[in-house]
Amino acid sequence: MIGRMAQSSGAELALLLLGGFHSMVDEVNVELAKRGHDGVRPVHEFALRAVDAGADTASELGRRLSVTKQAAAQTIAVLEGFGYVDREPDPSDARRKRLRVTPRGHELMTVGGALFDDVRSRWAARIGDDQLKTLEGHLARLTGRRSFTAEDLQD
Amino acid sequence: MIGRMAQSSGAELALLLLGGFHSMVDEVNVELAKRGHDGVRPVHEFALRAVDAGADTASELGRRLSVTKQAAAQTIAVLEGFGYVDREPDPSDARRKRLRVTPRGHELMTVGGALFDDVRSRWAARIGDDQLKTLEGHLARLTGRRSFTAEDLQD
DNA sequence: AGAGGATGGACAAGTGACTTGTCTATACCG
DNA sequence: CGGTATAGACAAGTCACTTGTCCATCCTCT
Repeated sequence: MIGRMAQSSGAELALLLLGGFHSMVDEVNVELAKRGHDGVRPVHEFALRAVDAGADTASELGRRLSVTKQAAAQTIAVLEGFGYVDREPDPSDARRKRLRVTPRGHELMTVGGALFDDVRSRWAARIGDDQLKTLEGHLARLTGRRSFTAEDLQD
Repeated sequence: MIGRMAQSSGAELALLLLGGFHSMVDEVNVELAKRGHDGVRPVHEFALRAVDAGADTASELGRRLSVTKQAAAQTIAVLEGFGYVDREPDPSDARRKRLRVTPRGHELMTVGGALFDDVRSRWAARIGDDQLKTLEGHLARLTGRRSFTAEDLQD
């Protein structure tokens, strides 16, 4: 149906990429809810990973996620409400509130990561692990990410 | 020290897919704005393609885009405001308002499609056309290619 | 030291793309 | 016919953002 409709293989490719993302995320969300992390959304998990990777202030998180610091602050407020992060004043800079991932936050990261990995390995089983790795390598290159050093959320 | 980042290749794959989508869409949007289609968003263009492909009522559009008919109706209102579609009563069913893509709407589809194709061919130039085709094939298979199939149940 | 600018964060309001819920008008089916 | 499904309108709420404004604090430069 897409093919009949799109008349543009470029537009179709875009849809395929978005569809792939949704496909993974929806599945993970369902499982996460079953495991006591109800209400958490993909953006929260990715933000949490960024915090854990060193984005320990709202402004810095905003920069890494390419959103405004206000948007980041709102995400943090949600994360704090769920108990995934906490905030404490920075002794060396009174303007800052330093963010830390709580144990529950680390648990979400672990469980969420495992669920994402699970989807990924089912994909690998379907098209072959080497093929999936090639696909990832191409995407990394095309989107300007370095392939598996995972620097994407930093900077 | 990149070090400790995603810890989940599955989560990274999801990010890669989303990044790929955004990468294409952002580029297309910038060019579209320069060509007199300011304010138009990717969802609008995809919706327009669905209308053109035969989703000629709000309810049907909702089904194809996997959103509620109310959401589809809102998108249509925007599209109508921009002059990309118009609506007329269906003589054979007084409940329906039939949607038609206007000439300006067709122009958007043409220009937008060309811009998406342009991004796609730059990608093909970077990784090879055969590689890109393989990537598309895999994604189509993995996502079940059902973005716009009409069997999404809702009200 | 002290002015001026940059930065971090809070608060307020607005937006866009959705959702649920409710309602009416019309169509189709037994 | 009458019951039910469907198309669409309207209202209100949600969520992840955005702009804009403000203040406290830090940093730099002369």
